[in-house]
Amino acid sequence: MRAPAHRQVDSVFGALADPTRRRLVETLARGGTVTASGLAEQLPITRQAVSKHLSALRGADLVTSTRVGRETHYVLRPQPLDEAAQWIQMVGAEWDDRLGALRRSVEGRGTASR
Amino acid sequence: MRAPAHRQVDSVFGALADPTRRRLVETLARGGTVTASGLAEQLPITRQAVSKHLSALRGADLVTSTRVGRETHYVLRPQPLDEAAQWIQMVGAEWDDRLGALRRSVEGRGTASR
DNA sequence: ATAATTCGCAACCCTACGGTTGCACGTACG
DNA sequence: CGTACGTGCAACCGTAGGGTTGCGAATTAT
Repeated sequence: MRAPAHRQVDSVFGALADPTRRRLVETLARGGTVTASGLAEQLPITRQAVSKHLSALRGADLVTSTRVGRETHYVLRPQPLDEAAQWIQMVGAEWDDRLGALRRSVEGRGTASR
Repeated sequence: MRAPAHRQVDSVFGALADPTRRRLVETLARGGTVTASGLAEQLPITRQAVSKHLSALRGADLVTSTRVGRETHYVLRPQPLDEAAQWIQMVGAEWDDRLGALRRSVEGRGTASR
């Protein structure tokens, strides 16, 4: 359980930075409409924009595209999400360690926010 | 334990999108140099750029600045990180639910990636 | 065969963003 | 004192990124 490959973490956080993209991920997780233009109908933007966002998500391996007839279906791939969660958890753990060391050496200061 | 306020999640993911910013967060979590220019020495960029990044992190409540004499110290505030982690976990849970429902209705298809 | 969908690609705006440089202000030190 | 250090603020530059529009290609329907 070591540090996740920064490469993937990079692309995942980059993909998740955009609110629209996160909304798409949410919808896909909820099992909503899986076609590009279907997703566009639920949003105030063009089908093209959605398509671009889906490309970005696919670039981060967060989504898989599958062509069915003349429409392409998109499926969520949550594994990269775990990667990001691991990064967060790792940072949190290091912080806790450091905080523990501080408390050990100083003792006091009731504000234990986390 | 409901969905985190999208406002905060937005700013957090936005802040975490940049690799340099994540490096700063890592360093702060590790308890490294806490002054702006001290952090800049460990990076191939200007002190100003680091300062800007720290401002961004403070905008996402990921960091707290405290002036000590003529230098300002920066401290990590991991609570927003938990917010982001919760979002990821929520999406993952919904996906698992949806996947479970699928498997319940169809039965088969051995590829249970997650 | 023709018309209607649904998509991908490319070009094009415009804004946001990471980065630098320059300067002015407060603080420490000789 | 004056000088050196550490910040913050503002202006500026270049690129990446979200969004739109306008095609052409493939698939389904009439």
